[in-house]
Amino acid sequence: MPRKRNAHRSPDMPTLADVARLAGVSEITASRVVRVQGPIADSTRARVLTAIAELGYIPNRAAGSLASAGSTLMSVLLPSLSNIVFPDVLRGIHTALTETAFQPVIGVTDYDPLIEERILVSFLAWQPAAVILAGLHHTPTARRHLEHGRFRVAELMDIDGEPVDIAVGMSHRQAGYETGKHLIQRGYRRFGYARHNVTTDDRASARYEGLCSALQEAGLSLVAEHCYPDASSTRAGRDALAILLAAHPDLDVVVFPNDDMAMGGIFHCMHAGIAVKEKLGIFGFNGLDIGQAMPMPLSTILSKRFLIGKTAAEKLLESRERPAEKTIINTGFDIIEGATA
Amino acid sequence: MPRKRNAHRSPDMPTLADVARLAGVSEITASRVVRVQGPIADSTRARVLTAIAELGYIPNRAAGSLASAGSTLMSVLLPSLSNIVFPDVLRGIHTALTETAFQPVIGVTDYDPLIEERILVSFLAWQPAAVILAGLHHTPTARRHLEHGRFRVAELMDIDGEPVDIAVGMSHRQAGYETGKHLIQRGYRRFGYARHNVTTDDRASARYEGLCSALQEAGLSLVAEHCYPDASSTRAGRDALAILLAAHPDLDVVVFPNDDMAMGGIFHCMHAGIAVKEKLGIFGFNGLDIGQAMPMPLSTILSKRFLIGKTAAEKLLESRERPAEKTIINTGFDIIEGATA
DNA sequence: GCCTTTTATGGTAGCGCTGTCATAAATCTT
DNA sequence: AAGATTTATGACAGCGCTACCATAAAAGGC
Repeated sequence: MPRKRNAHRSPDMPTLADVARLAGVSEITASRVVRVQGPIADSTRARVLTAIAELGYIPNRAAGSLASAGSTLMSVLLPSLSNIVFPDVLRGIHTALTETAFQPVIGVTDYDPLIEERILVSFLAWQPAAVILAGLHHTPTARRHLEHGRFRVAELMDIDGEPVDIAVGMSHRQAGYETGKHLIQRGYRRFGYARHNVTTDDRASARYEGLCSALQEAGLSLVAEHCYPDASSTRAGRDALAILLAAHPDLDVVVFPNDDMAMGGIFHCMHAGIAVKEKLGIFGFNGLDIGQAMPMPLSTILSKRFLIGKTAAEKLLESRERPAEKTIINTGFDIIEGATA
Repeated sequence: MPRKRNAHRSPDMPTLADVARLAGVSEITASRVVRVQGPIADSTRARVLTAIAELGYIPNRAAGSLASAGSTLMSVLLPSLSNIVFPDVLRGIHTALTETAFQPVIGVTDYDPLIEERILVSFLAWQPAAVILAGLHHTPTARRHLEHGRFRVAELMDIDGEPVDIAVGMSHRQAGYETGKHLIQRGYRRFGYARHNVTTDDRASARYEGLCSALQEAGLSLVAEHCYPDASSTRAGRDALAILLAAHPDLDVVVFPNDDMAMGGIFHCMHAGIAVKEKLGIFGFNGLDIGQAMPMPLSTILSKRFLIGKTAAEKLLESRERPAEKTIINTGFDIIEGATA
């Protein structure tokens, strides 16, 4: 007689079989009630629901996933959690997933495609219903997995390229370009740029290139740039601007890769007594709430991060199967004129 | 003869059995190699590893979880993602989990215990190895699940209470109290408080109470308070301070529930030409980077969010079994004197 | 009333992996 | 050298659920 093998589980952990027995139905019927799937008589459903409540039954998703070869997990791979940008995206995703059975599993790649690949593979072990990641640039191995997997894929933030399945975001190259055009039109001529050390932030690079090409079209070029030897932060922007101005006091505008750093730039100006806008224009990117609450609202570009996350998750839920057509959704961006450039 | 039932899975999805066959070993041996568990001869390990690489084998975690009645998932329930505080905590958790097999599954409760309960139950369906949540206050049902589950539990942020298993955080009541003591010692007497509308933010309430009791000890009390009718934001702080001062121009210090709102307060002062610190003290909570990068660094309390997340996850990994003793880890807090109070 | 369709339910066989026990070979004791 | 221990491997059942098929009863069509 085979020995019972439940030494490793709680003795009082009810299974579907227990529910079915108590309700006087078969397991499969109880399963249908739990999954709200297939035709069930109202009276039967009520009995099963009562049994579930009585036993405190919690379905075992591992068993469900195994049997159905699919899960309700959605893998989310984000480059960073250090500023509010990706939490905003995650919030959008989470909002779309509320009231659905799907749950986000998150991983942080540190802007490193190899880490992204490693985390992706470990996530695939859960047979996720969908994978969400940032950008269109992945390792060849990652790309292969994404293309051949039995799950939907959304690539967020960026739309300058060929997506695997769905891309939701904006053109960062264009954002950079429009930044340049806007500032030139406002009379700025001597441009500085303050970057940070994350060289794999493809979106920041695209904006930089867009800016440069706008300058070039106008017969201008960057007068100076400085790369802060650390990750992006307000402090980084403040210090970077100080260094830039020390070497090039004649700059009349400085563009920052994001609002955090741009705020730091403004703080430097306040500290050094430099008249922002009149003496030196400051331009950011993201349109963070805090920059707009300043007495002198930051001139910047509003990226629609929450919308990107929410739209992507909603699109993914529309169909379980990957359609023949790739989808690109441009959420666009708004120039916020502000008062600093 | 039973029909093959693989219509629902990719034909080219290799299983452990395929790996074992190719390596010329049994399934269980291949399994041991994958899990790095039990004694394996070097030559055998090499053969299995080769087979895995050749086939591009990805383990099926659903099957693994089912068979072993446990998963490598760690459920993380956070109240909000709207400011950087909880992403910081999440970053700490993620840092501790890197290089381990564990993966965080996140849920957002919106500071609502009922939503927390609902998400908790749906997470338990994955038989997580651990559950991380914020605060010590949960619904009775949630608490029951947490107490009886076969997983570790960490309650973050707050330590004023009885944890289920591990609590990591600081005393918010004490933080509020110290804030009051500090400001009184600096000569402030006419206190204002600007709150936001999230009444279920227990930590903010505890700080408020602590502040009040410090005032009371000194024979003082809050002169005025204003509740901004929306969630916390920089804009909320700015507007709330304007309203407070309109009604009570004689306040000499205003305490905010967090740095975001305090920054808004400073922005109002800048806009209205009020000399911060001399004319009106401003005090926040959290010690955000941006507040410290201002020309006039924000006076605030540094909460150690990253450390809390990291410490909690590390503690959870120490032992799979819940120990008899409950653990409380006080990560403390630092008063940042700053230049605004 | 006979046939088709729809509705409601159940039997059975796995999904891919790991716990448990068993076994054989290698190494260590005394 | 005989026994005790450690190391390396395998057979097998079953984790809890759902896909697949089958069946029976009820409803609809002409």
